[in-house]
Amino acid sequence: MIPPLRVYNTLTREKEVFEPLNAPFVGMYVCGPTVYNDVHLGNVRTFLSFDVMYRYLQHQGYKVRYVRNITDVGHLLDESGEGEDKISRAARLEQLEPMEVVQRYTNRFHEVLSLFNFLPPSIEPTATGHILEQIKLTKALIEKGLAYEVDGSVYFDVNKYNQDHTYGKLSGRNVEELIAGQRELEGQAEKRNSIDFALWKKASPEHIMRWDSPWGPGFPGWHLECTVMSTKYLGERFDIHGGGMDLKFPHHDCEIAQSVGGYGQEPAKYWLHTNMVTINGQKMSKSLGNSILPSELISGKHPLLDQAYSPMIIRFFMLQSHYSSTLDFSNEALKAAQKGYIKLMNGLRIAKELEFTGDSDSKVNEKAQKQVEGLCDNCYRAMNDDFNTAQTIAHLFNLLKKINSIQTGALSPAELGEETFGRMLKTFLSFTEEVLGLKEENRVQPEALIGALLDIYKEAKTSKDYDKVDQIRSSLRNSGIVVKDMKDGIDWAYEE
RNA sequence: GGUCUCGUGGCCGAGUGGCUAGGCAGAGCUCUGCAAAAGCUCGUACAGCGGUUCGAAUCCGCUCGAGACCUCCA
Repeated sequence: MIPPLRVYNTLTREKEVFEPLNAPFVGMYVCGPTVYNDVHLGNVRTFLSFDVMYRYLQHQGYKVRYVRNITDVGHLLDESGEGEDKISRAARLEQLEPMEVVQRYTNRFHEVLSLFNFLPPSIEPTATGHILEQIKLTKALIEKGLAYEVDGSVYFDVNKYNQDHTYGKLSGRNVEELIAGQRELEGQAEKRNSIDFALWKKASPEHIMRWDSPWGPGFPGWHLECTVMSTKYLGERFDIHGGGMDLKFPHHDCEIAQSVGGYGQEPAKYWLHTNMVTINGQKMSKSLGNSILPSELISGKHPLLDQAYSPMIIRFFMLQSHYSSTLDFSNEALKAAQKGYIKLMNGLRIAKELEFTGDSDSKVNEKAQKQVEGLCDNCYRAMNDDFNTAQTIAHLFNLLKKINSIQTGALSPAELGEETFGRMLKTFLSFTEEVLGLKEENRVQPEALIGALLDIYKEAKTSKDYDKVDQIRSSLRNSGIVVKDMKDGIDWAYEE
């Protein structure tokens, strides 16, 4: 028996059996990027982890609504004083409209994700598209006495909330310690308490991103957009809420406070957090300036890299570790991943071509059959164990050995029996392509192949081997290519 | 300072009380005109010290080391 899917829930700090609130429907919300600059590999890893979860849940027959937002307003540079909005700042520095900044980096974000073969989410809402909802929730929180207005800004009253609830339960903080540990930051005079966070910020006269509100022109605070958008599309209570570890506090704890305060219940049943990508043992982050961009990895142009790595190599590399572990980037590790990836892709090609050939008198090899069946089960076991892609890949490599053995003739399809043989191929293919989202990348240059063929063509012509000449010409023609014999050389063209 | 995580063979990286992780690199063998691919076999690891246990990499304690969060970050 294969145990059911279990996931590690940050909220309970335990692996729990995954039971959707309304099976077969699953609601999954993942905090997307703030689009003020390019996403780096750490960001990619997070979205990759959830892409695979999305894929696997669908593979298991769930009807998943996957919501991943774009934060395009409200993310402040810091919570102190005149915390400038990140988008506004980028707009000022790049001399663009804020929405131009948003569009530019949203486009690039999408380009990166499609490069890495991510499935698009079901809904990709934006913060600026949900200002009304954010105002509404802010009003509700004020009415309940959980938020207060000061000079056009509105703050969430953490102390008040904490009287009846536990602020910080997700990340395991307690309010007293937080207050004690807070540095005295300038410009926090408006807040009743340093740990209160902004729901709505007054826009200074020069601030470009501004909306009218009951408290005057302003813009919504970070945290609020996720609460509003997740509940709008998934309901006040939904199944999975995900994001990077570094969002646990304060972002996700604030979301919980807003939901509990505003709607009377916690938003998500399961909170899933992905771990960080490190480089030389240190967290890759925008603020530390040690990030590697996907484009730099793909081009190989980065001081830490000594060659280029394709998107699928990176995807494979990342899936070789569990999403809850830190993952360290290094050339050596990437090179090893490249070889492993190619090995798997060679197997994919073979698996697609293999067909069952059974003769009635060949006997079933029960040991091999049992092994293969076990490996197929193990793929599900591994994914059911908190989406353990690393283990899944290990099992796929073991299946690959059987597939390769069949191709070389060391093992015959009949020895497995038609059913097991079919299951082996189906499992291998569906896990590699559908679940892990790995695909073959074109690694050969067609021009070089044509060139090699034309060299042989030329030789055949010189030695007047016209049978071979005709053969080459016709096989190229089958691919839509005509050979051009010219006075002083040979060239080719697409057939018109 | 507070909270927490991690330390696995040459490298990366799963596992988390007894049962082969896997990839890369290395050694040997099979196949092969040569070569490659592929298959088979091999290394026998779990930071250190102590404890619990019939048995621990896995549980507990201590020590050392690395890192994360507590301020923006996926």
